[in-house]
Amino acid sequence: MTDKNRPKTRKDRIMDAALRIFAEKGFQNATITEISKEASVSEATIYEYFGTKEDLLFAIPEKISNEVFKKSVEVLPYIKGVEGWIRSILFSYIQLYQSNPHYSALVLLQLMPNKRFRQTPAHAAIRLSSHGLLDCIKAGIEDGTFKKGSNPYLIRSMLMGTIEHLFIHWHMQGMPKKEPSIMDMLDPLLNIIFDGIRTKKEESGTTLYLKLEDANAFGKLLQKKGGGHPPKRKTKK
Amino acid sequence: MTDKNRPKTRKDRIMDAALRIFAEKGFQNATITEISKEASVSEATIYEYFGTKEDLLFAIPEKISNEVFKKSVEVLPYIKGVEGWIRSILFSYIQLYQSNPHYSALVLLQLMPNKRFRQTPAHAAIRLSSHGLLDCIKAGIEDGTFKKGSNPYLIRSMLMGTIEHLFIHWHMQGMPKKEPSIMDMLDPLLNIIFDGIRTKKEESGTTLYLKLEDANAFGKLLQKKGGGHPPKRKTKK
Amino acid sequence: MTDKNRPKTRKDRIMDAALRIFAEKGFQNATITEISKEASVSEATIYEYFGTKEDLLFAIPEKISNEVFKKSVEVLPYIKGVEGWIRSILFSYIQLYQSNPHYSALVLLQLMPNKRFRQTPAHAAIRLSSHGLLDCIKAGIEDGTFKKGSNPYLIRSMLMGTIEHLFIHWHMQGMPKKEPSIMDMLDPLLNIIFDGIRTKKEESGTTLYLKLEDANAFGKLLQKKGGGHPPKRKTKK
Amino acid sequence: MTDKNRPKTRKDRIMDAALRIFAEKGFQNATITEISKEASVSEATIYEYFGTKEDLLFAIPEKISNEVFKKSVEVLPYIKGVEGWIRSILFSYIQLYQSNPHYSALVLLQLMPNKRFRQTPAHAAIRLSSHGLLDCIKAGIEDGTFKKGSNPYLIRSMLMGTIEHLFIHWHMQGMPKKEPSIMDMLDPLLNIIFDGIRTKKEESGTTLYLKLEDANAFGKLLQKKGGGHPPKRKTKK
DNA sequence: AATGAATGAGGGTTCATTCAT
DNA sequence: TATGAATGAACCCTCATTCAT
Repeated sequence: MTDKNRPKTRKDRIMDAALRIFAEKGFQNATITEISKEASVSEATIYEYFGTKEDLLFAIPEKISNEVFKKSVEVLPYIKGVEGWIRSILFSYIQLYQSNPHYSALVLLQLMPNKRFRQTPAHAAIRLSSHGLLDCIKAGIEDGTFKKGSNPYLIRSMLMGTIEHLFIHWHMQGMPKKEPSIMDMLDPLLNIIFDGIRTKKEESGTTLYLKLEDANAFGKLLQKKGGGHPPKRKTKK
Repeated sequence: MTDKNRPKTRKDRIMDAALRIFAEKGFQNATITEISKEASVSEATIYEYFGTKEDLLFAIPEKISNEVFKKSVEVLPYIKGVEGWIRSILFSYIQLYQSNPHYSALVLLQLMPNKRFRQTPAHAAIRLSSHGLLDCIKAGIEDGTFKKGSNPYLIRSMLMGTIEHLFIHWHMQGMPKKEPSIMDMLDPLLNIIFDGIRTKKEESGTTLYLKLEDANAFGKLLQKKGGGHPPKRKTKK
Repeated sequence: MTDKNRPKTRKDRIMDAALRIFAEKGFQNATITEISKEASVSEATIYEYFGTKEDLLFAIPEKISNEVFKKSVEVLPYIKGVEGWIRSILFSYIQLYQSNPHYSALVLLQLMPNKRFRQTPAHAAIRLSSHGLLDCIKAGIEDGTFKKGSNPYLIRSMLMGTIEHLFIHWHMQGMPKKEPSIMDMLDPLLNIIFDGIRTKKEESGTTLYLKLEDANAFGKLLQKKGGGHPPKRKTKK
Repeated sequence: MTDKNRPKTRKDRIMDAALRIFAEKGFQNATITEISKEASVSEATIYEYFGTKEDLLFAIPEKISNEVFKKSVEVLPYIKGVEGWIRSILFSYIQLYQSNPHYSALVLLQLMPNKRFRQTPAHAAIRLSSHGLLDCIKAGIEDGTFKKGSNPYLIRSMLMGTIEHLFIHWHMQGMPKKEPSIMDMLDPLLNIIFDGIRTKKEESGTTLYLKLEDANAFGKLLQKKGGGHPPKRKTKK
């Protein structure tokens, strides 16, 4: 984030305007003219900085995802346990999307359907973050936190899909103030999923048979990794 | 579905062509000219049947969702237990989306971001189906299948969000043949979620018990809600 | 005029609808579709009767002017004096235009600017009538009613121009109910013009004299031209 | 009027081309493509200057009437007597229409029938001028030049209607060179009308007196109204 | 670096008209 | 005779993009 005291550069003004307008009207319905007016620059100036309308579109998430997702990686060392890591990553996501609704609308509604977006540095950043999440899940399976046999891709889709779905619908309803907020739903979401995939260590008797597989093989693997209990979250509020 | 022997009507040819082209190139990049060529009709003929390019867009899901979702409701009475109902609804979704990839691309990538789509009969059909799913979840909470205190909206978002996420990414990767298919992921998905939200009465004989529930115990519980029929939605207008 | 008891023929229904719609929306903004709906026939039927949209336009005044102007000629023999004849012709005009506002709007606002209208039988009828008026004026000059040296073309333009101007402005104001009506202005108009061009034999008792003329003097003068008959037009072509 | 030496601006070139083409083919039959070619600009450039084809149409008389009618008001102080004022106003009209036949064709044949034209600044200018004429006539009635009881609206319609009629027919005949020209008809027209409405003070020695009036008597009468200045119009807003 | 001015390229839409039935 | 269905042919207008200044 650049110096907050300095007046915004032309480039930033353009990107801010573009973010707002792309998010509100959609990429195709937004016009360079409108963006240039909102940014108080001439249309030609936009082309000085961005070769193409689509380049401008792609430049926005590139800047933001670089800023944000890297930070989310930085905090991981401070957190213990896969479940904590996963929670931390998703927390970043939700915070980003919630604090910057234009950005989430842009990414979820305008960029996801755009095929060329996948070849973009911005998308690479998102993939990276998404890949990090996958790695956490895989680690959780390996270390016995999660059941052996769990499909980590499915789990990632459940996590990301749920969050994106919540945001998409929030946007489609016109972003109402809501209780509970999407952030409030993070822990319930994780509880359900973790409950569904967590290895139940002392399922005295009963679950035994079914769980057995889960309980054995994984147990050993995990002992190597040091018994890694996920840090308990106190459900807030 | 009309007589399969008869040659397709012009109107159907237009909608088929439009579905394919809208799905592949996006609504804005598709041109009436191209659709008319693909459908072997003149451009003017398209305007005979559909007043507007957008009308044509919206006409496609209207036809399909009416056909499909009604059928998915019809089978519910044959199924016992909330979990079965939920599985059945999601099965319909996935089958529709998987067997008609153009359609799922259209709905998930073109229509969802379109604000006007929400005021469309087609969207109403989708909402109806989505509301049915919610009712099933609520019924499950009420009858004790699922934990009291579960947030049914969150659960719905998890189910739908996961499925949509899987499809969106499948599309964005160019719809590769994959093992496991998305349909293959339905049961794992349900297992995780149901495991996470199911009331654990006595933890024993689990897997067997699961099947038992479907067949017997849940049936009884549900009879309280009216003889095992799917929860009635009050048709809203 | 066809039998008033019989239901209108298709052709008449089409022409009635066209008159109304052409007059209200203008020729170019009227559509065959709209006319066909108003007339309760198919579009193709219109082309059975009228080869072209413009043919339909031109057919309307042809029918009406044939009906009306011939009648206006028939009454001339019953009237004495050029001034009476002139008044009678103009009276017909105003009556036609006033009693059939759609028709006057059509002729004055749609047809006059149309160059091809001049080659039309309908226009020929109008020219005929206009020529009759000119003949009357010329007769008046010849027989001494009007000053020698008067320009009959100018006088005709004054008469017709004034009336058309009044109607055009009436239409452009949305045809308000007005006092005095345009018909009420006929005599003031004629008074001014006749006053301006009448031979002043002895300048005294003017206004009184005016009334006398109408009744007597002019009658005699005109008898020179053949017993009070309106001037013959050589039917051209 | 801008520097005559400089090459015409694009905007002027467009308006010139449009005037010619609208006048010759009519508004609806003229195409932007043709105008753009005639003006040697691209079609898009036309839309830079004029938002709409109709805007372009309306821009033409706005420019011209502002230029011309204001000038016609400026000369009034130099002229003595209502009759002189009236003559002067009509002289301007005829001169404008005669020297710029495209313009008169446009106004009389294309714009008059256009309902939206009435809400246009250009039409307001025309109305203003027309209202000035009416004021002169009213002044003439008030100061005794014209007969009490004359209908000033009728008189205005006679003056304007005659002139417009003459021009319309001149256009419809293909604008032939003619003797007498329409300008030549101004004085005969005024003679007839003024003769018809002028107060005949002492009906003897008349015609002689008429000439005298022009030169002297009227001057005195008009001085009552404030030194021979043209009647003030209350600028309406 | 910034822009005012200009435009190429194309898209959606309209409608008079036709023709097989 | 009457028409439902189909379309060819345009036209207006938009806008991303360029370039001389």
